[in-house]
Formats: sequence, structure tokens, C-alpha cells
Amino acid sequence: MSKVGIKDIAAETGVSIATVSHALRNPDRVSDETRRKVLAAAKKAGYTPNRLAASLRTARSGNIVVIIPDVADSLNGKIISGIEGVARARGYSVLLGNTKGSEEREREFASMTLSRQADGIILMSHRMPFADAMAGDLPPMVNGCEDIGIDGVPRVGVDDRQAAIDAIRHLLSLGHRDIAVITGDMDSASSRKRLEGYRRAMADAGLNVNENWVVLGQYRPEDGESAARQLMMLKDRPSAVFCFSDEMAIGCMYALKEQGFNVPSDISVMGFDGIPFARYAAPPLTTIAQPTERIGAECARILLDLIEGKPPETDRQYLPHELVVRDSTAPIQ
Amino acid sequence: MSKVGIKDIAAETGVSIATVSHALRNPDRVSDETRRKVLAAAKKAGYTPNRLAASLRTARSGNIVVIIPDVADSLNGKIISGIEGVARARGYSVLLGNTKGSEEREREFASMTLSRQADGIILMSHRMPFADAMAGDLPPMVNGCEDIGIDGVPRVGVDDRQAAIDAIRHLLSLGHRDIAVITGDMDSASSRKRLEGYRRAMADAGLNVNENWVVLGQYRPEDGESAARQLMMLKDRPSAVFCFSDEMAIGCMYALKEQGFNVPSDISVMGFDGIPFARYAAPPLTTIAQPTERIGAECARILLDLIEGKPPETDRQYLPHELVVRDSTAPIQ
DNA sequence: AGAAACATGTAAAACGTTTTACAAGCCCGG
DNA sequence: CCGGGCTTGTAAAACGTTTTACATGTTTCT
Repeated sequence: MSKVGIKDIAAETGVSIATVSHALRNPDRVSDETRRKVLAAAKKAGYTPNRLAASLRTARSGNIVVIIPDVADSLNGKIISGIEGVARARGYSVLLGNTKGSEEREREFASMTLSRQADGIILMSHRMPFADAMAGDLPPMVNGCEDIGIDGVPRVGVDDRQAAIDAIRHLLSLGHRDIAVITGDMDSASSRKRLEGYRRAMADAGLNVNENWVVLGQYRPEDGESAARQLMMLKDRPSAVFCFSDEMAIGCMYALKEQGFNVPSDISVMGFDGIPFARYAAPPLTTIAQPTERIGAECARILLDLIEGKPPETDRQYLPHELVVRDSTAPIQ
Repeated sequence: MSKVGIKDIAAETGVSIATVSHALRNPDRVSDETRRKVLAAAKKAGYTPNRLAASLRTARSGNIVVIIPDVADSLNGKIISGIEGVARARGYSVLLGNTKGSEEREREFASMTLSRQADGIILMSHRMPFADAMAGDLPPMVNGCEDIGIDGVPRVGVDDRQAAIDAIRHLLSLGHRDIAVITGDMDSASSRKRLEGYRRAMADAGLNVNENWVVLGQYRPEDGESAARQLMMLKDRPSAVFCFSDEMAIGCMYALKEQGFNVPSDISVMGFDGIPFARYAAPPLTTIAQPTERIGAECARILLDLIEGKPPETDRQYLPHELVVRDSTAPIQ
């Protein structure tokens, strides 16, 4: 049983392949009668157009590739889900570009636009090692969460600086003065922005930041653990710690508990992201929630608009974050 | 700057396009001299072959589609990551088929093999609504975790029945007799197998199962919460509960705590899956860990073998699960 | 009635590769 | 110096669509 093609439908119906194509794609271009016949024959024969052939002809693959460090990450999963939703709704498919942080893979996935496998890129990374390879004319592309700072690459995400300010203000409002942070990688623009927000908020409150209190992490739970241990060994301990990811906050609380500290009575802990598990942490985690699905959806919308020739309204789209207060933060004793 | 194609390289090098193609794909088919020239010209011009055209010609898209209820799920994320790893290593790309449980979407994604966008399917679902539409000759396909029971569709996953037995035996060994379960959807073959294992283990221990103690869930945390509340309202309360997913176990512990019960001193809780967060739950969750990444990797390996004409060694491949004991289970008082 | 506009259908080119079948040149053994 | 085999290159077909430009027939307008 060899594959049935447009030719077969044409033969079956007694019309040309052009007519079959029109009946399928431009219903108005053929008579009702013909369309009916073609559709019937197509259905009967179980005809499914070969999308590769169509794509080759139209120079549109109908795919987008999302380049992301780790699909398995709670945050990324949600974002991809958001992307997938609008892509599918608009007739596009999404190709997964799991990079594990490898520059080579980023380049590899990005080149899918060159090989015409994808029409555009959603980039969830803080760098774009292929920018030069693209020799000036970049493919349609949008930057999720991070901000790569290249003209023509719109960015969608939360206002990291303001979000950090809001987080710190929450802690300040509880009476905390000795506030530590556990950051993400400093390559990450988001992380730098959040750190900036932290310093700003502290300065605004007339507080000095103790440089021992900013400890470097990489967003993973283990980083939170080790950072917590490191902080608690200091002789001047903070009374609160703001982690740049929920995963680190959860790791942090774990290590704290292990060392006999109680959250929040001994020390308050805040996270960032608003992953589903934050609610189930013990104690339930106070955090800055990002509208993850919506970020993904917006990225996709803008990218598809871009692909279809509609320029973005703005280069930097800020989606609202939300302070969600749970039980991991409490007034200072 | 219009796109550079094989023709341009041929012209530049002064050979035919056939030769260029050979130089790129069958290095042995051309002289060193020619290959060198072609490669140089290709590099200089920044030539990237159009994969759509190649795919059309060879009738191989080089894509596989993974049909999965929810990418954002911890377990699924890991599996996809495993899939992606081996797919990429073997030169394939993965298309994301996020179904949210919708039958229509499953069908839609499955049809990508018909439209030649994908060469095969990894199906993480308990059903295959498109089996009939495929009219007997199914595309290369493998079934991850679930078991759809169709000939020619190999299944890769854990031995759910045995895994459940092992879980229950752990609880039995701690002295528990009154053991409840919170199941997954009964449409799911895995869930049915686990339930079967539960009944078997109980029977083997000479225990009756109280039908009030098997409560239906859908794998989500909320289900664990409501099930826990339901169980604790019973006048004959269980002393341990085995949840068919870690997410439910975590939800369950949350609700238990809320109602003033202590885990594990009042009641032991076990999970299933071994998601990363299990370790950070409070208390850290005893669970049956699945080798998730490896399941994904095996699925991909078998599928790609299948696509490339190599039949699977076996129809049902069981990967080893592992009982990981943490602090959410304790000897009965 | 004739022209103009419209409706419907088609032939053929094009998209950019891969691959088959053949050709030309060369070397080697006999 | 002939025939066969190897090496290297090529022309052309094929993959399955979409789309352009044109043809034919029909309706509408004046």
C-alpha cells in the first residue's frame, strides 16, 4: 500500500492536481461541486498532504524551535507549554532544543532556521553564540526571560529589577534588615537585574549590603543548600534570604532545617519563579511568581507575528509578576 | 542577500550539483581535491543544505514526535530530556506533542507521520485514538510507561505491578497492616497494574483490602490533598498510604499536616516516580523511583532503530525501579 | 449584440535536494 | 594494445506540493 498523493486524488476525481490543491487550500477558487468531489475522494483515500513538499514549495516549514537549557526544569516546562499552546493554535509545531547549557547545541539548534527546518527561534538563554554566524541578518527570534540586548530581538518577561525590589521590600516590611541573596549565574541578565534591584532596595532603605551576604548560585536546589550552609557559618548571619529561584529556596530551606534552624522563626526565606511546588514546600514558600505560561504564550505570539511579517509593538515586553506571600517569611522577632 | 543553495556552490566550484551533494554526503565518492574545493566554497558562502528538500527527496524527515499529556510535568520533563538526548545524538529532532489529555490533539500529532513531518512516534499515553485511522499499518512507534497492548508497538517502562508490590512490602516490613492507596486514572494501564500489585501484596500478606482505602486520583497534587482528607474522615483510618505518584504524595502530606497529622509518626506516606522534589519534601519522601531519563532514552533508541529498519529485541522492556527510603515512612507505633 | 468581467479549470514551472545510470579517463594484466 | 575494472564526474529524473499565467466558458452590463 504505497502512499497516496495529490496525483491519486486528481486521477480519482478526474481533475488536475492544481485543482485538488486549490480545493484544499483555496476553497473559493473552485466550484462547490468540484470541491465536494475532491474532498470526498481525499477523505475516502485517506489523503494527507505531504507537508515537506508544501513547505519546500512555500519556503515555510511551519515549525519554530525553542532553545532552552533544560526542558525538565519546572519553570521551563511551563513556558514551553505556553509556547506550544499558541503555536499549535496558529498551525505551527514546536521543535525542542534542549541545550543543557552547551554552546555547541545552541548553535546547532539555531542553525535549524538556516536549514529551513524552522521559521523562527524562541531563545531562553542569555547568550546567542550564533549571532555572528548569522552574518547580520537574524532569523525571526524572540528572547524569553533573558535579555540578550540585540536590536530586533524582542524580549518578553518579567521586570526582574522591579521584582527583586518588591521581594526585598516585602522582607523590609517585616522588619528585616540583614537580608542575604542567593543569585543565579552572573552571565544571566535576569540575575544581574535582580541583583541590581536588591542593591537598589537596600540602598533606598538606607542599608548597607554586606558582601558576604550575596552568594552565587546557579538556580538549582543544590546551590541553595550549599549557599545556606555557607551563610549560616558566617558570624554575622542574615535574618532573611532572598533566593533568585524557588528551587534554590527549597534547597536552602532544606539545608537550614538540617542545621537546626527554623523557617521562618529563625530565618525568613523567599523564592522567585512561583513553581507549582512552592505551595507544597515546608513551610509553603513566599515567592515572586512569574506568569510562566503567559510568558511562553507571548513569546510565541510575537514570534509568529514576526514570522508572518508583523513587527512587534515593543522591544521589551514586561509581564506582571506577583508577590505571593506564604509561610516562609515572617516578621523579625 | 538571497539564500545560497547547492547550485551556487556548484557554480562557484565549477562542478555539478551532483558532485557537491556527493562531496557533502558521500565523501568517498569524490576525489580529495574536489571535496576540499567544495567544502571550502560551502564554508565560504555559508551554505547550509535545505533539509526540507533533502527530506522530501529521501522520504525521511529526521523528526520524531513525542505525544505526551503535559510537558510541564516533572516526570514527563525528564523523560523528554532523555528522548531528546539520544535523538539528537543520532541526528534526529524532536517535535513536541503536548496534548493536555485531549484526544483530538493526540490524533493531530499522530498524523504528523502521515504528513511526513515525523518518521515515528513516542506515545506517552494510555490510548491511541488514531490506531484505526492508520488503517492497519502503523507508523514506527513506541509506548513509553503506558502499555497500549497493540502488537508491533513495543513498550518501555518500569514493571508497575512489581514496583507496587515492592512498595507495599516496604510498608508491611514496617509493621503496617492498614494500607491505603491513592491511584491514578483507571484508564491508565500503569495505574491498573500498580493497583493489581497492591492487591497481590496485600493478599500475599493475608490481609484484606478495605475498599474505602483505595481512592481514585489523577496523579496531581490536588488529588493527593482531597484523597487524604477523604481518608482521614473515615472512622477506620489507615496507618499508611501509598500514592501512585510523588505529586499526589506531596499533596497528601500537605493535607495531612494541615489536619494536624504528623508524617510519619501518625501516618506513613509513600510516593511513586522519584521526581527531584521528593527529596526536598517535608519530610523527605520515600518513593519508588523510575529511571525516567533512561526510559526516555530507551524509547528513543528503540524508535530510531525501528525507523531505521531494525526490529526491537523485545516487545516489553522493563527497566529497573528502585525503592528509595527516606523519612516519610516509619515503623508503626 | 458585443464587450467586459467573472468563474472555473489546467499546464507547467518551481522549490532544492538525492540518487541512478551512464560516460570518460585511467591503470593494469595479459 | 585490448579489455576490464576502478575512479571520478555528470545529466537528469524524481520527491509532492503550490502558484502563476493562461484558456475556456459564462454572466453581466450598456
